[in-house]
Amino acid sequence: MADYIYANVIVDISHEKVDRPFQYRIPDRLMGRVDVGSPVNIPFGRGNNVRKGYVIELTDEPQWEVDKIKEILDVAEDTVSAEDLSMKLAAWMKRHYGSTMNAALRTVIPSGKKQNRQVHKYVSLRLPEREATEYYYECARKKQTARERILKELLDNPGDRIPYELITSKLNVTSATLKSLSDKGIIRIDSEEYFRNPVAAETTRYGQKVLSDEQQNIVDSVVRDYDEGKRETYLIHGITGSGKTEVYIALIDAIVKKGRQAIVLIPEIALTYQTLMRFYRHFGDRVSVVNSSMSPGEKFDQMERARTGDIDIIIGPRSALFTPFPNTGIIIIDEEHETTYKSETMPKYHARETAIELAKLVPGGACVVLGSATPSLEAYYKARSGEYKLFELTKRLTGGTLPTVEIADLREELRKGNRSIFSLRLQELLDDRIKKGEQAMLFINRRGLAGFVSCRSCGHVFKCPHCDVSLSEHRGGRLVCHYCGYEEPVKKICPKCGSKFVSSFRAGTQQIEDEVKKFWPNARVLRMDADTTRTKGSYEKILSAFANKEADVLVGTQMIVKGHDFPNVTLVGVLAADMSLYASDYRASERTFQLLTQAAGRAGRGERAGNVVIQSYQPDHYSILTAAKQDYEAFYTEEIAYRDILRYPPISHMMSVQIQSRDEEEGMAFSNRLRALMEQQQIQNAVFIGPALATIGKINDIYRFAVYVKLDDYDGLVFLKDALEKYIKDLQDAGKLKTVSVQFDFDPVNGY
DNA sequence: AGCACGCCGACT
DNA sequence: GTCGGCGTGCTC
Repeated sequence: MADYIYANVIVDISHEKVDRPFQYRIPDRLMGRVDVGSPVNIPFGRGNNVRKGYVIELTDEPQWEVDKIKEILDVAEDTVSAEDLSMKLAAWMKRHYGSTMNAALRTVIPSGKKQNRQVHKYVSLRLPEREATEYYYECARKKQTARERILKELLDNPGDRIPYELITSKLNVTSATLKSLSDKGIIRIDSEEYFRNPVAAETTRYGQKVLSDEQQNIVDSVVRDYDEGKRETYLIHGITGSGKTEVYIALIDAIVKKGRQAIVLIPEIALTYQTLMRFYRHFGDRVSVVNSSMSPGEKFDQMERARTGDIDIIIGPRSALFTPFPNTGIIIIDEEHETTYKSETMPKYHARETAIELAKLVPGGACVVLGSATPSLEAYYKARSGEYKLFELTKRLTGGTLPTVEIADLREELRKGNRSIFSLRLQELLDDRIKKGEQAMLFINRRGLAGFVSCRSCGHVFKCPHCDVSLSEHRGGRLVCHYCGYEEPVKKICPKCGSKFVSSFRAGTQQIEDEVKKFWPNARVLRMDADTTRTKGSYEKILSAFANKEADVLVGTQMIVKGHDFPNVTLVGVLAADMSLYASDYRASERTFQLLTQAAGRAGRGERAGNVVIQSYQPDHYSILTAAKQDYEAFYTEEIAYRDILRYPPISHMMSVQIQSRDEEEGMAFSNRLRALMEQQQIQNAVFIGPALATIGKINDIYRFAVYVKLDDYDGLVFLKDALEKYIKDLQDAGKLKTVSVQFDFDPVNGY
C-alpha cells in the first residue's frame, strides 16, 4: 500500500445528510496502517466529537481547503461490528475484482427505504381434515386446478400455515381464488401479528427426516469439524435426487442451535416451491426468503429482520450473501456450478469466493458448504487438491431408475435422408409416449447461435445495426435483437445478393413447437423460453400447468431443465446438444456437460423408467459422451487436461479487461495502450491476448473490446489491475477520459 | 444523526 | 437580565 496523505472517510451510512465522503489527513504515525475499508476514529462536527468512520478511498489530492482538513485519530482495529464486516468485505471485493469502492459498497450494503412494514400473511386450513378432503375431490372433479393445488398443499402438511406469498408465487394461485376460499370458510388467512403470539408458533417445528448413512456421515463430519473449531469449505458432489437438501437442513439445524445464523444461496430459477416448503416446515418463521421479484423495500425489510435477530436463516440469490446477520455460522451454496453466482455488473464477484472470504472475516469464522451434481471445475479441482473437503452422495433416495441415454448422430440422419429436426429414434419414442399419455420434454440448447436468419445463397446474416448480434425471427414476421430490442420486418429478398432464399436457422423453440404439432396434431404442447416467460409469474404458470399434465410435451430452453421434478416425464429429447459447444469461450464444454447432465436427469423421476435422446452433430465429443454416461469423473479428467494445456482457470487465472467506447478507433487505440502498460509491469509468465473486438462487438452503438491476461498468480493479476486503475484514475482526474470506460472481470464465466 | 448556534418567551 | 424552548444548518 502506497503512503497516501489523505483518506476519504464516510462517517455514518445510516443518514442521507452525512452519507458522503469527508476528507481527513493521515498523520505520520498512522502512515501505512490506514487502508481502504479500515474503520477509523475521527473528530467530527463543531464539537470534534470522536466518531467511527470507514475509509473508502486513499488519495494525495486534497479536495477541500487544506487547513480545514482534520487528522484521523487512530485506526479502530479492535471493534467487530456487522458494519465493519461489510466494509472489509467491500474492500476485499474492490481489490479482488476491480471496481470502485462505491460500487462495492452498494453491492454489500443493502439499500432501500424502510417501508411501512407490511404484515406477513399466512394461509391455513379452517375445515376439519375430512371435510377438506371431500372438498379437495370436488375441486379435482370440477377441474378447479388452482383450488386443487392449494387444498393438496394444505392437506399434505396438516396443521401447517403456508406463507401467503409462497402460495401466490410458487403455487401460482391468484389472490381472488384465496379470497373466495376464505369467504367460503374453507381456509383461513391470518396476518403475522396473530402468529406472533407464542401459542401458534409451536405448530411449525417438524420432526427431522431420518438421514441415510451417506447423508448422516456428511452432517457428522461437518459438525465435528465445527465443534473442534475448524472452519472449512466442503463440496458435496451428489447426483440429482440424492438428498442434498436434507443434509443442508440438518447442518443448518445444528449450527443455528449453537446460536449462529445461516445463509443459503440458490440459483433463483431452481428455487422450487417444494424445496422452500421443506425449509419452512423445519424452521418455521425463523427462515426468510429474498428473491429478485421483491421490491427494494421488501428486501430491506428482510435485511432488517436479519439484523435484529428476527430470523436465523435466509434463502436467496447471490446477493443474500450480504445479509447482515450478527454472527453467520454457515454458508450454503446449492447448485454451486451455476453461472448466476457470478455477478455481471461491477464488482464482478463470484459468490463462491466471496462466501469463503466472508466466512473468514466473520468473528469466530463460518463454514461453507457447496453442493452440486455437476460441480464447477473450480470447486472440484480445489476439492481434489484438498483445499476443500469432498463428500460424495451416490445413491438416489427418491427412487426412480436411472434413464437410458442414447445419442443420435444428426449427420447420419441427414445421410439417411431425414431432414426433420427430430431423429428417427426420437420420433419413435415421442410417438410412443404421446400414445401412452406419458409426458416428454424437448430441450433446445439455445446458447450460441440458434434462430438467426441468413441468405442461403450468399451467406449474408441479418444483424442488429446497433449491437452486432444476429437478429432472430419471431412469429409475426419480425426480426428482433435480443440485446436492445431493435425490430425490423423480415425481408423476403437478400439485401446483398438479391436472392429469394432467405430463411431462418430452424432451431428455435417456436419451430420445434410447430414441428411437434405437424407430426402429432393432437398433442398438447407448451413452450417455455425468454419470450413466453417475459411477464411476471408466467414461468411458474407454465411449469405448474405441465406438472398438472395439462400438456403432453414441454418445449423449452435451458430454463426447463433446472431442478424441477416432473414424475410423469419419461422422455427427454435434447435437440441440438452441441449448440453450446460453438460458443466462443473456454467454458463451452463445461456448460454443455452440465446442461446435458441436468437435462438427462429430468427423465424417469417417477416409477417408470425413462429415455433420453441426445441429438448431436458431434456425437464423439467428450462433453456429450460423458454426459450420456452420466460420468462426471470422466468429464472432469478430460476437461482439466484441456484447461491445463491452455492455462485456463482453475489451473491458472485470467483477467479480462473490458473496454467500451463510442468511437471504434479510439477504443482500439486505448485498448492497445492498456496492454502496453501492463506489459511494462514486467510480470513474469503473464500471457497477453488481444485487444480484439469482444464476442459481441457492439451493443447500443457502443464498441466493446477485450484484452485478456493469463497468469498463474492471482495477485499478479490484481497488481496489473491496480496499475491500470491508477492510470485510468489519473486520466479521469485530468479530465482526459470521457468517452472510454473500462471494467475488469476476473476468471470470467460469462462471455463478453 | 448530533450538535452548536440563535432567536424568542418566561422566570428568579 | 438570564435560562431554556426547539428550529436551522453544518459537519472534511
